[in-house]
Amino acid sequence: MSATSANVSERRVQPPSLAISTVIFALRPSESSGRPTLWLPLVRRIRQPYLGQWALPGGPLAHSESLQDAASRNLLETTGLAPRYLEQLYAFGGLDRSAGQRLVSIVYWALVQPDEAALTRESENVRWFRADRLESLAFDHNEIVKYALWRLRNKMEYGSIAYHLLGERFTLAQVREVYEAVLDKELDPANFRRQLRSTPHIEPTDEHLTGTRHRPPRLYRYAGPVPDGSVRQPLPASP
Amino acid sequence: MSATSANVSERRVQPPSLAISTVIFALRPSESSGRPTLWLPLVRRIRQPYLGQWALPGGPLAHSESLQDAASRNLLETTGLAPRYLEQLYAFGGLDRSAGQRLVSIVYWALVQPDEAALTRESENVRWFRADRLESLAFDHNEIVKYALWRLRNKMEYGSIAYHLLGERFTLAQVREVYEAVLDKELDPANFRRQLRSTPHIEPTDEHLTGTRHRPPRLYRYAGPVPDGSVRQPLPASP
DNA sequence: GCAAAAGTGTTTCTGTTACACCCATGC
DNA sequence: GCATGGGTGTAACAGAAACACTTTTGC
Repeated sequence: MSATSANVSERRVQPPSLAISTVIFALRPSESSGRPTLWLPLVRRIRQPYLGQWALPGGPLAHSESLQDAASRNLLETTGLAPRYLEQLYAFGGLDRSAGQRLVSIVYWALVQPDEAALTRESENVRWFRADRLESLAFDHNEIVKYALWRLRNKMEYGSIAYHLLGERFTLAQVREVYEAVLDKELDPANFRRQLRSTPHIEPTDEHLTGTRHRPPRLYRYAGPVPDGSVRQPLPASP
Repeated sequence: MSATSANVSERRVQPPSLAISTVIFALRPSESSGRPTLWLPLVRRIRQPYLGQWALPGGPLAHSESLQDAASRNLLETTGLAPRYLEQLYAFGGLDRSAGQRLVSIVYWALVQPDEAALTRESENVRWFRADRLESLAFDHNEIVKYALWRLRNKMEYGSIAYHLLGERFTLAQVREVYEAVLDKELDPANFRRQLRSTPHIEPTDEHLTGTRHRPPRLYRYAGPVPDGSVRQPLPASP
């Protein structure tokens, strides 16, 4: 410890740089099965380190914005996305996560609905990837995504999270498909229906989805609070 | 916002300063009832801002240490404590949390056992306080403690957290008292016992506690993993 | 009519709650 | 013996899981 602190005080004290990044999840139909699966947008690094590799969207923290505002702004600038659901994930500050200088990242995670996801400004340097089939990403971003997935599954098990991945109107079967995709297990349609119906904030509408080749299912909508808006206090509410 | 950003770009761009703080919980008998209650150590500010007010122990992040190591080191230096249970709580980065310069705090929370808590180097500037009767603290530290308490309660409800507040050996009634103190409600001794016995990592010993004026209760011990050691990877394990 | 998924009903199972009761020790 | 909390037993209750069955559409 004495050697370390001596070292630090000798060197000019440049503080660790602080960045904000975000893991964004959305549903897209799998190319193979057509069933909904989790996807996330990544941006290609246009500078060192990790030049050319894919990374989570992010950037530095500006002076006049809160952490969450920084995440929002950065997302909008780099990908065009403005998620309605945005929440802090974790602060990563390992010593060897960036080649060269010391980097601390405060990471947020977001859920976007199909209409929001459609606004992505995709390009050579911005693309959606399947969350379960990622190549090797810049920094420790593979680890971060893995952790975000774990948190998503956890929150799904008892929370009204799934709605933030669906559109304004949805069938109960669609909700079930989301659960099945994220938790990766099949659920009994009858029991699932009953459980959902007994939770608050989930209201039936008079509309039905047509065009299926079977009985038209009723459409529902989510009327609950958004746990974490885009502009908010740092303290998360209880779930 | 335009006034602010103009202001910022005129000024020399000094990045927000980054600090690590920790909320430490331990059990102490209440002065009034004698029943165990939650306490936490605070340190008195010896510089501006908030000079003289009580605050969470913390300090800057050194270059050669991870976030968690920084929390550990700082705790040891300021209070003499070396918690075996230490976990990241949240990153606080609101604009107005510090008078003067912009401050981002990555906050950890810790649980210490009685033997660890006894090693506190108490002084004029380091003291234990009841968690539910705090005066006005420096910065937004009241809010932070409130959030830490919420997290503690949440984790208690289904986790093997309580053991980290107790010593090596304990009776089931002691565990129940911890739950009652933290959750602030009475629990049926019989049912509580059964539930605990059915969870893993909780082993009976052959010893009994004597000196009570009733039947000597059996002593148990916790044989499970420490969810987050003092030296660890940034990724928390699943609970 | 047939296929397919929506939607309902019902039984079983499992874990929780409430509470009666016995046990072992100090005084 | 009596008070006190340790420790066990058990019936009642509540919610989850399993699964049979009816309904409504497209073709």
